[in-house]
Amino acid sequence: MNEDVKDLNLSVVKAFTLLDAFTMDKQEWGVRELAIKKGYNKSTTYRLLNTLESLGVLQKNDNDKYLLGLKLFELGNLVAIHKTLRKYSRTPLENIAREIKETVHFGVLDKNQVLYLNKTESPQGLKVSTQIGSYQKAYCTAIGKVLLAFLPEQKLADYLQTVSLDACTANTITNRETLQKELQKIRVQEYALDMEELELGLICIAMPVYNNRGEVIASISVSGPSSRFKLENIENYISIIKKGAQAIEANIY
Amino acid sequence: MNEDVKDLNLSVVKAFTLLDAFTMDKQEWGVRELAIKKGYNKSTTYRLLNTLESLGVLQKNDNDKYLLGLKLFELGNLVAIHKTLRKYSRTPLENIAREIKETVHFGVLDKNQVLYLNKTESPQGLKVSTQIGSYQKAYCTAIGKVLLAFLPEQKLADYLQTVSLDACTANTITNRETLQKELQKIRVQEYALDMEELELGLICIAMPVYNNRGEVIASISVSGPSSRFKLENIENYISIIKKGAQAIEANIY
DNA sequence: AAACAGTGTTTCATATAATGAAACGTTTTA
DNA sequence: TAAAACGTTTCATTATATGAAACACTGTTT
Repeated sequence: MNEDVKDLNLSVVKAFTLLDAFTMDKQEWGVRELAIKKGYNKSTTYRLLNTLESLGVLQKNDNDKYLLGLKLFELGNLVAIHKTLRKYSRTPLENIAREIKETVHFGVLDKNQVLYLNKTESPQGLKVSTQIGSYQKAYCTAIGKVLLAFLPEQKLADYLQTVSLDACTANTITNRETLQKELQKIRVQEYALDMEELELGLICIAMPVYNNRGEVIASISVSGPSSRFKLENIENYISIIKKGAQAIEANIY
Repeated sequence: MNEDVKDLNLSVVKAFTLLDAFTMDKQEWGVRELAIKKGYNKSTTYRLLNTLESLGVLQKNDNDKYLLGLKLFELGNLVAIHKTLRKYSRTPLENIAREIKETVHFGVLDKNQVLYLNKTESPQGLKVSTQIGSYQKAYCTAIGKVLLAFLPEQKLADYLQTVSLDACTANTITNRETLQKELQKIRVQEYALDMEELELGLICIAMPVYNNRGEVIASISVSGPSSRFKLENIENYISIIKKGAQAIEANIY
C-alpha cells in the first residue's frame, strides 16, 4: 500500500478513497457509514463529501445520501486512452451479438487485469452482465487469457511470478505451469475458452484484436450460460468473432 | 465563485480544478504550464499531479505530460444518474441515424445547460461532432429549446431571468421575449428547430422524450449541415424521431 | 563546447488549513 | 417519551500543505 512514501497530498488521497466506496453494489453512502467504512473521522468525511458535492463530483439524493455526480461522467468521457478503441468496437460488437445472440465483451489489459471497455448485451433473458470500466482477474476469463497469451515474454513472466492464482470455481486454473501450457495453446489456436473458470455455469470464448504492427491490444469475447453454449458451435463462433475483430482492426492504427 | 464560503477542503478543490484543465482540445498538460494556467505554485501543482497519478486519476504520457487516467473512466461509468437513459437510448438513436443518415444526439438539462448523454454519428463525411458528457448553452440549441419549453413554469421563469443570451451567430435568439414566444411555439408543435443559431451552417431538429408521468426528461436531436438539411423533409424527420422517442419511453419508468 | 533556457524534482522553514472530540440539532426508531 | 442514529458545527491543536529557492536534467542556441 504505502510503497514509496512519496509526499502525496493526503486530502486528495482521502477524497478518492471515499469515491472508491461507490460501486455498482453500493451506490449510495451517508456520512457516518462511509466514515466508519473507511476509518476516517466523521467531521473529516463530512467535509470531504461536502467539498466533492460542491464540485459536482458527488450529488445528494432525496435521502440525504450521496451519489456519484455528473462531473465524473464528464471527466470519464474525456479519458483519451482507449477512447478510440471504444468508439470503433461498438458496431462490430453489435454485429456479433446480433448473429450469436449472446453477450459480447471487449476489453484490454490494464495493471494485469482485464478492463472492460465495451459490451453489447445478449437480447435473451438469461445473460451475463458486466460493468463497463470494471476490472476482472485475467487468468480465469477468456478475454484475460487471450491478452496474457500475447503479452511480451518478459511481462508475462513478471505476471506469472507475482499473480496469486485463486480458485473461483473448481475449474479455475490455479497452477502456474498449467496456465502457461494453456496460454501456449491459446497462442497457437488464436482463441481462448473459459469453461466455467470464473463462475459456475458461465462459458466464454475470446479472440485477439491486433493493431497494425501485429501486436494484440484488445480482445473480444462471447459469453453465455453453459446450458446454451455448445462446443459444436465453436467454429461458427470463431468465424463470426474473427470478422468483428477485423472490422475493429480496420479502423485502428 | 466564492458564494457560500462553506468550509471546503481546499486541496481537493484544487485537485479537481486541475482536472478541469483537461479538455478535448487540450488533453495533455505538463506541471509548469498547468501551474501557470491555474495560478498555483509549481510545487503545489507538482505534488497534486503526482498524487492524482498515484491514484490512477491521471497517467503520464511518453512526453512526461499528464493525461486523464482510467480511474476516471471507471468512476464515470458508475455514475448512476442518467445511466438508464444512456443505456436505453442507444439502439433508438442508432435506428434514427440509420434512417436519416445524420448525427443524432440525446441530452438532458443539467444546471440549465444541455448535457449530452449519448450520440450516434452520421455515417457521412461532413458531420457534427459533440463530446458526450459535455455541456452546451440551452437557448441556442434545438435540444436545449425543447427542454426549456417543457420546464416547470417557475424554473423556466428563473432561467429566463438569470440567463445571459449571448449571440453565437446572427440567428441566435438574444431577446427574452422572442425566446419566450419561440418556446411557446415549441410546446405546441412538439419539436424545436435550430436554424444556425449556435453555429453557422448547422441546422438541428429536436423532439421531447417523456417519462410515464408525462414529464419531459430528455430530448433527441438530428443535426446536419444546412447544405443537406432541407425543410421539406421535416415531416419525415419528425415521424422518425418520434418513433425513436417512443422506443426510449417504452423502457424508462 | 559552453552558456542558456526550459523542464521536472527536492528541500526546508513557516503559517495555513485539515483535524477530531465534543456538543448541538434533527429525524427515526424502540 | 426516551433513546438511538444521523448530519452539522465548533474550536483548540498540531499536522501538513505551502512556496521560494536550489537542484538536476534535457535540449537548444551561440
